[in-house]
Amino acid sequence: MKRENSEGALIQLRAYIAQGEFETNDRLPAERELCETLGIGRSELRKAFAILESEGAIWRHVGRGTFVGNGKGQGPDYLSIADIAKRTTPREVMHARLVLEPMLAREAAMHATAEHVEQLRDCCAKAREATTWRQYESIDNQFHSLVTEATQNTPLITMYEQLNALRRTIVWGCLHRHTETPTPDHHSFAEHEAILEAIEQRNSEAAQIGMKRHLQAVRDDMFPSD
Amino acid sequence: MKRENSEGALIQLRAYIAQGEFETNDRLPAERELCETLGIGRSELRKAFAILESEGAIWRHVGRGTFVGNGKGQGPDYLSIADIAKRTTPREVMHARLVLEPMLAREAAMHATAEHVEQLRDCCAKAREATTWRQYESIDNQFHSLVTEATQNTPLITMYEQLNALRRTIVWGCLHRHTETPTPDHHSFAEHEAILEAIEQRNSEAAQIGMKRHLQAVRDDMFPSD
DNA sequence: ATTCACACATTGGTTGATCATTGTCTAGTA
DNA sequence: TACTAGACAATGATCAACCAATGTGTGAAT
Repeated sequence: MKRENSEGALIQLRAYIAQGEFETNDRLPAERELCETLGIGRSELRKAFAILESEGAIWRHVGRGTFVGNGKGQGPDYLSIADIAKRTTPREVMHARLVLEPMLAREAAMHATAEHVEQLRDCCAKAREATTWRQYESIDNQFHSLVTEATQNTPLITMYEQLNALRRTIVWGCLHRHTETPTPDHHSFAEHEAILEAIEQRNSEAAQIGMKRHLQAVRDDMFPSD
Repeated sequence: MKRENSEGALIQLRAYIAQGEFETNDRLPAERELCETLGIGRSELRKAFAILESEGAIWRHVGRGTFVGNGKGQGPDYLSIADIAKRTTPREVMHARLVLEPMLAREAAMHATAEHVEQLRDCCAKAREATTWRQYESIDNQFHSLVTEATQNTPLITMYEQLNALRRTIVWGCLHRHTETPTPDHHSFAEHEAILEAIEQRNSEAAQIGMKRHLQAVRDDMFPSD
């Protein structure tokens, strides 16, 4: 019964609040009293409270007490990347990128600022200097993120981030390549620069097509059968 | 400068870990040292650590130290719709729909099963029978969800769900209309049916354009200034 | 030279005292 | 009686000291 330390207090506290039938904004017992009731130390109790507070399940104030927050807060307010990852495949994620990202490039061509273009240019330059696949992957990822940021649309940016997080979760470690180091004539370099040029010239159609071609090439690298 | 208490330490700590370029399982400075570096009390630091630990972003052990967990934890594993909602606007959400959903309709035309088409047809029929705007909104929402499901691509579906949740959070209660009840000649009916027809005929281009026209009309209803 | 045992320093965890804030009760005044 | 000011108690937050677990180095024994 010594294993209940790390998370036991949290579980115990959650159960207490749930079965205690507290309504929203009801006050619950003081810390010193509650930690005695639950038979745990005050630091354990406060640690559990800190987590519940970060979740919005409770709120507290000095001199007043601790109160239960909006009960719905623990609901489906968020999407867990890990849970989504269990229900999809690398192929699906690649396909989703092929659907979403060309449209992001199109939007970027219409909304990018001069500063965005400058950052993209820097990114393309650094890509050619990459000496390891690890470096290249990082810079490639940065390029796509910058294109997305250039759309200046928060919902689109968060959707891309979700897709990106999903990709990293799923293909975590599947980064083996045919060659040891990136070669200067790798198709991605020219493709990235074509996208950059299209964005710079405000040519949304070319940006969309450029991104589509690039991702099709990436897909063909990943799944040579196609 | 006293407001940085409740969450400031957590944000500060997240930033420190992020820009410190720590790899997975890297050890970070001891608590006593770190709280001096960050200029916060140890209890604040430990409170922030407790939250990061509950998210899986770090793990720690007595006598050994505190270590960064799976790198994906630094942006928490989930995206909170409420947090995103704070940083966006109805216009941005509408714009994002206009970017994403036409592509979803295009995909749906290529991947929908006969069953999907059947459900879409039912949905269109029920829409014309709606007697209140509340009912119509529900059925309209169902139509768009069905189109998304027809893509049969899990990442795309979850991205649409995220955008949909965002829309409901933001425009929560802004559903006033010019007329009291839906009229049979409302433009959406014909537009939905055009999309359905395009999907049924596997005409991806027409499905994409149909969805784009439909959402442009919806946008013009919401923001008559355009 | 190798190995093992033990002392010691480091680290996260815990505890109790104290601080700062809030609510309440009470004595005093009009 | 009505009302206000101040004392007092309760509460969450913070801090310093201490505890237990862990890693490391040191020196004696082989």
